[in-house]
Order: sequence, then C-alpha cells, then structure tokens
Amino acid sequence: MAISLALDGLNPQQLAAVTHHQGSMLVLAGAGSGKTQVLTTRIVWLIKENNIGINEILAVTFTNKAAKEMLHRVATQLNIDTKFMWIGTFHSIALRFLTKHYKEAGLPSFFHILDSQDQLNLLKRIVKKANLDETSCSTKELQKFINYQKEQGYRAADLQANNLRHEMSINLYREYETICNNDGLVDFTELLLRSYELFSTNQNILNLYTKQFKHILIDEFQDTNQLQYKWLQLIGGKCLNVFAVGDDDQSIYSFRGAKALNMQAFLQDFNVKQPIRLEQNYRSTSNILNAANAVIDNNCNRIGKKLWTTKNDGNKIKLYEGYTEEDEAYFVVDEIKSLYQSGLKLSSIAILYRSNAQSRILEHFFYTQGLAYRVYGGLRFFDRQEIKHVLAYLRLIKNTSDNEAFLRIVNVPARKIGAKTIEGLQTIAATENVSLFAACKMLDGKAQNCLLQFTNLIHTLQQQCMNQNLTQIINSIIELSGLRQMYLEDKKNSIERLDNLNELVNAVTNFKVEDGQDLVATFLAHAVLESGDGQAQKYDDSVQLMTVHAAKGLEFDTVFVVGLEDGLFPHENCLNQENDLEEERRLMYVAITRAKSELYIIRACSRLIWGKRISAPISRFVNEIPGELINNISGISKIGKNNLEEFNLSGANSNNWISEDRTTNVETKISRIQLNDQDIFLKIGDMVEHVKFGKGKILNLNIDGSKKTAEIFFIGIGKKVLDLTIAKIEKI
DNA sequence: GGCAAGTCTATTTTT
DNA sequence: TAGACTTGCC
Repeated sequence: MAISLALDGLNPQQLAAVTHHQGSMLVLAGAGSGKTQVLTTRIVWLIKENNIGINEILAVTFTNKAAKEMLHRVATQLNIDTKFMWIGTFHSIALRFLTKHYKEAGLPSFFHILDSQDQLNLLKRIVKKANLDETSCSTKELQKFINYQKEQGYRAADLQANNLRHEMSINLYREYETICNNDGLVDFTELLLRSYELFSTNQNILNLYTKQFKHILIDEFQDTNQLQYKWLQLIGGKCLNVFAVGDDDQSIYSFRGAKALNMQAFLQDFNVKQPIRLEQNYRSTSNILNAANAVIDNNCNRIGKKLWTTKNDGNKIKLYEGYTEEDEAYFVVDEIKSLYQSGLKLSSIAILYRSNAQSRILEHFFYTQGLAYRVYGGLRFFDRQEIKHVLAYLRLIKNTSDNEAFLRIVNVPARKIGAKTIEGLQTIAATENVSLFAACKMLDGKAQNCLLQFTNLIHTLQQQCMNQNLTQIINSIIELSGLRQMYLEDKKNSIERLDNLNELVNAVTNFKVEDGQDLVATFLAHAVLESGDGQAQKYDDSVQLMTVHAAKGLEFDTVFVVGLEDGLFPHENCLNQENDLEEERRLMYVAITRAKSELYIIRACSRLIWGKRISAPISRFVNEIPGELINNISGISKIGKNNLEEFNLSGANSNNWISEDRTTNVETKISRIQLNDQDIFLKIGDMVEHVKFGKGKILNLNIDGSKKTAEIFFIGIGKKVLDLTIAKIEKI
C-alpha cells in the first residue's frame, strides 16, 4: 500500500504532525526538515485514512511554485484528478471565492486583476490628475500607503486624517477606489480584502465554507500578514482543524508586511497547547548545519529550535576573500569551472547574493568563460510590454470600461491619437460619466477619424470573439491591431518580441479551463497571478544565480554566498535597527541552509558602489560562524595570494566604511601602449597573459615618456614589474 | 518617429 | 558612476 509506505518513512515528529487528530496545530519546521512531505502526506492521510472529501480540504501556500509542488505530490500519491481540490495561493483561492460570489462581493461579472506595475501606473495618473507632482506625493509611497491600509482592513472611508499629508493620501486612496470600482479592477491586496469582507458581511456564504472545509492547511505561516491572518480566523475559526506549518527563523518578508508574530498569536487564538517541532535536517552536512545554527543563535526574537542531523561532518566551509568584486567573481566562476571539469553538474550549483545588482559582474565572467548560467528574477514573461499590449486588447474587447487597458493600447501601434486627444476624451468621459471607449464616439475634431478606426478595430475583434477560440482571437489581435507589423519594423529586440508573441499563442493554446469558467477571464487572471519564471535562457544544465530571497525553499549540492560584507550583507540600511539586523541574519540562515554538501562564503575587500570604491569589513555573520568550521582558501587565490598584504586592505579589519575618492584611484587610468607593433589599451585591473608567467592582473601602470612599465600579479608567481615595450603579454 | 539630452535610481519581492 | 528610462525637440 502506497499510503503505509509513505508513513513508514517518517520520523516520530513528522508522523505526529501528519496524523495529528483533533484541533489546530502549529508545526515548527526547520530548514530541510521535510516540511513539504509532511504537508502533502497529511493531505493524503486525511483523504485516505479519515474519509475526508477532496473538496473538504483547503491548503494555502504563498507561491505558485509551492502550490504546484503540493498538487503534483498529492496527485501522484492519490492518483486522482486534483483540479477540484482547494489547493492554491492565498490570492488564487481568494479569486476563486470572488469569481463565484462576484455579486455579493460587489464586483462585475468580468473584473480584471491589476498587477503591482499596473497599480502604480494608475496611481501615477491619479496623482497627475490631482495636479500633484512626485516631490509632493511619491506614487510609490502612495502605493505602499494604500496596500498597507488594505492589509489592515481599512477602506478610505474608514480613515480619519490626522494631518494634511495624511488627508491627501486618503483622498487619493478614495479616488483610486472609485476608479477601480468603475473600471472593474482589483489589485492583489484587494483580492484578499474583498474576500475577507465577503465573508465578514455575508454570514450565509461564510457558513457555506466553514461547513465545507473540515481541514485547513497553511504553508510558510511565518509569511502571513495581518489580513491573511484575519481571513484565516474567519474561515478557519469554526473548523478548528487548522494546520499551520512555518519557521520563524526563515521569516524574511517582514519588509512587505509579513508578521512572524502571527505564529505566537496562532498558538493562543487557535488553542494549540504544544506545537510540534521538526528539527531533524535531512539536507545538509553537519558542518553546514552547525554554521547555520551558530549564526541564527545570535537572534533574540525566536521561538527557538535547534536543527540536527545524522549526516557526516562533510567538508569545511570554504571562505574566500577577494580583493575586489572582480576578483570575487573571477574566483567563483573559475572554481565552478574546476568543479564542472571534475564532473559536477552545473545545475547543482547556485550563487546567492543579497541584491540583484550583484549578478551583473558574475554574468560577465560566466559569459567570458563560456559557462551556462541562469539568472532568476528580472523581467517575467507576462510582464513584458509586447505581452501586456496584447492582453490589454483582450481586456478592452471583454470590457470596454477598462480605461487602464484603453490608455495602454489606444495609440499602440501609433495611430495619431496623441496626448491632446486623450485629454479631450478624458474630459468627455468625466462630464458624461462614460468610459473613454464610449467617449471616442462623442469627440469631434481632427482625431475623429483615427478614433473611429480604433473603435471599429475593437468592434471587429469583439465580433470575432463570438465565434473564435482564444488562440484565434489572440492571433487576430496580433495581426489586426498591427502589433506584429510594429514589432517586425522594430529595430531593437524585434526577433525576441516576435518570439514572445508566438510563445503567447502557444501558452493560450495549451491553456485549459474547467466547465463553466470564463476562458478569457481565467486566462487573464492566470497571466497576472502566475506571471511565470524569469525569461532567462533555460539551459538543461546551468549554474543558478539568484537572490537569497528567491532561493528560499530550494536546495543545491554546492552553494556560493557572495558579497559577504558589512553594508552589503547585512545591508547598510539594516545595520542600525536590531529588528532589521535580525531579519538579515535570518536571510543568512536561509542562505547557508540551502547547501547540501559544499558551502563557499565569499567577500570582496573592496567594491565599487555607486561610483565609489568602498572597503568594507567582512560580514559580521561570517564572524558568527565558529572558526573550526571554516577553511580560509584565500591563499590559493587565482590572482595571487599576496594580494591582501600587498594591497594593505585596511578596510578588511576596520569597523568603518572607508571610502576612497575615485578620481585619485589609479584604476581609471587608461594608457595607450605600443606593443608588438599593435596598439592595445590597458588599464589597471585588466587580466593579461604572459608567455612565461601565465595569467595575471595589472596592479599599476607607469607611463613616463617613452618608459612604459606595469606591475602585474601573476597567478602562483607573484608580483612582477614588466617593461611593456618588450614584454610579451596579451590582454585576456 | 527618432534621436539626443536630461532625469532618476541604485535592497530584498510574491501575488 | 552607470544604466534604464523619460522628456524634448526637430
């Protein structure tokens, strides 16, 4: 029996969690402790052993990736069609409620979900319309304000101004609400707030679901915010079988409202006497785990747990101290090359960094070394302009009141409908209380013809919608709107954008919905809620580059954590606040615990930040790892082991940031040198190859009349001063 | 519509 | 500082 086999593999704590009977439970699941296995096995156990119906379980996750993984595992263990199961992200579950009860929720039957960028664009227009500028009213701040209020459960009408600025924000919030209601738009937080309000004001509907759901399971509980918690209290309050899994040590999203304190509140509100602790780690070697434990031990605000393993010590953690960010990147890529040559798969290696900007230099070295890599993050498929344009046409076809969609595409491709015409339309729309689309027919003047052509286009597409499938509709949009032609003529990124349009057609063709669902609405929601992975090239075997945040929930054989300097990791903005510093430390904990067998921790003694060369002390988190777990391999630097002494990198041990003025830094000096009858350009920091000494790095250049010399560090040899008029070197 | 000049922004990000 | 993005001008 598959089910008993699944239980056989569990340790006592995991078994207790999986088979927990009555009442709510909190599971404190450490990194690598088999959390997902526990959640999915519990779902299977509930269905198979306790006769719980597949639609009587609600399982909520934070990311689509986690939801998919859960569905996949449940499907394989139960061999059932999981499409009727209530497994999904908070947002997709909320959407499901709202779609079903749109009338009670006060929504039109066809509403569109705004992503963060759409929300920001709309707010920009609102701010502009109110005759405010960025300096007096930052739209990003306004976005934060509105989302925060919604997360607290407040509508604009609930708020009372306590100063002028506050009053302005509230008024703009009110205006935003009005526009969203008129145009049928719902932002991310609105999905949650509106479904919360649906339940709190509509007892019948609430009863329907509190009766239906016998068991509720929540993953990554430490990431829940205030609204999600209140939502859960409403819907899970009567079921009393709420099973929450989380790890307070991996709470890294408090900057966007996550409250790890919800875990403590949960114990009380849901009457959990004794939480279950999963502390056995199945992922990392003992050395790696001990390092993680030692670091996180420095945090005061924790529920407290200690991970252990039966695994061997494994290798020590390798510490490499480069002298610049280039040295750091060079070392990492070179080391990965050796690992690859010794048989390691590239896809089992990850490079983790604190901020996205750090990937650039690494990418450069990967590129020059010809190693396959993949960067996570960045522009996602459904966020690309060409895709958003097509989807905006689709939105407008389905809902001509969607003014945001209208504004996006009315002049894309260009149809001579400029800012003045749009202003005219907006005036008519406001006075006549109609949509911009409807206003097109009312505007007289020069642009009338252009507007007519546009509205005719939309009408034609609407006609086609009646008797075409979605693939045909998307194709029609791309052709008839002129988008394909526009991108054909595009000088930049033409091929890429056309490829993406084709990819969109494929995505639509493969998209399936359940009976009774509105295909277009569902597809549009899918595009917003699951905008998909980064568009980085997918090689079968490539090194994975990502931020530590993005790495949560993943594991790799070999992990390089780079940029371990005070000011970068922990980030400068977090150094002064103890709470912030603790969150940074949790981030470090997440980074370390991603590694299964090999962990490299790396820092640069000096780094170019915002045009200034900064020398920062090594990250305090590195110092929190016991010395006996670390093997400092800086001595085998590919660029020369004496670098650190030679450069007298005082910053390495100082507690303050030392900033050197870039103008006095010789690194920018570029000299033209006559060499082998060929002109080459050399500057400090360049890598060169010498016939006899091999690879090296230029440390200094001395150009004095006809005398041209360079100080170069050669790998494994050390520093040499060479006469550039004779020396046989080549730039590499 | 295209190009040059000017402006902005550098912490993390899922939905 | 540098790159992305926006604005302004012809």
